Amino acid sequence: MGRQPCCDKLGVKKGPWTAEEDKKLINFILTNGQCCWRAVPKLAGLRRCGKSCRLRWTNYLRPDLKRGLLTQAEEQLVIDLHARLGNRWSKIAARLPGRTDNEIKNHWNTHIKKKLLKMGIDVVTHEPLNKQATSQDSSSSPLEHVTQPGNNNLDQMKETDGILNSEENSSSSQAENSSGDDSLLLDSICSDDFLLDTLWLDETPLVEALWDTTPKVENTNSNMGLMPSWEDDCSWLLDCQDFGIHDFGFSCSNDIESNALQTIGMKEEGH
DNA sequence: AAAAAGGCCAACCGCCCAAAA
DNA sequence: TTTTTGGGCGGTTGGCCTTTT
Repeated sequence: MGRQPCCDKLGVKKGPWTAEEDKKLINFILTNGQCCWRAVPKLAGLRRCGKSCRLRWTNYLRPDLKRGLLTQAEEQLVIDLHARLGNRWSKIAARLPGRTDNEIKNHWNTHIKKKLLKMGIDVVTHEPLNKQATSQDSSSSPLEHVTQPGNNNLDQMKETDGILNSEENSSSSQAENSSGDDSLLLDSICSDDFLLDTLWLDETPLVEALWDTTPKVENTNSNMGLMPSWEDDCSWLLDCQDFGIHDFGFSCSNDIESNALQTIGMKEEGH
């Protein structure tokens, strides 16, 4: 007696999304906002599971996503957060603006794990592998400056959950605005033990602050000024899709678009 | 140049939890 | 209070791409 499947499996398409499907999903969400994912496929004219639509949106189509490899600073932050949070990828992702849990999870499994093992660090406990066998002393951990081995803070974290929203918000916006100087961000975070200890306690969503997807029908096509982040973010569409902004009926004929088109041109030249 | 092996990542699956009925 | 439902999460898989032999 499991629960019912989230959607009718019959006639539901699986596998890679096409540009056409992406377009439909984006158009729908831009017009209607994020609501009832179960209904999205039907309303958007997609033969997909609602869950699949949500995943596609959150992991790939969201305008605020960063693309490309994690920077060194981001990677270090992931390691530090993982030391405390374990495989709670969504919590970790919430601390890295523009990154998804899936992306971080993949990066961890394919890159960071190997790096840590190479360095002789246990990927679960973040303790040196040789030291684990011989000693309980944790004072010389390579990650000690930010790591509390054994995740003992988790209970405490739960108790104090949600007490530092204002600090989190300020640090988040710092992260968002740093535009490339991630190492400064990390330094500032890591040098403040108190902030570090409490940084991940709350659940303040970073994404919503950047990209409010509540219905904005009047905004989507005619009044882009009410969505200040959109133009800044629309380059992602051109950057990683086979279609352009014009396909959505937008008129983003500005520097961003031309930059994005240049990017595409560069990519094509490179191939 | 071709085949095999390994790496990477988008997407799926199934479980869990909170909210609604 | 119990059941149902939808959203979210973490683990896993499949297929494409790159590197090695």
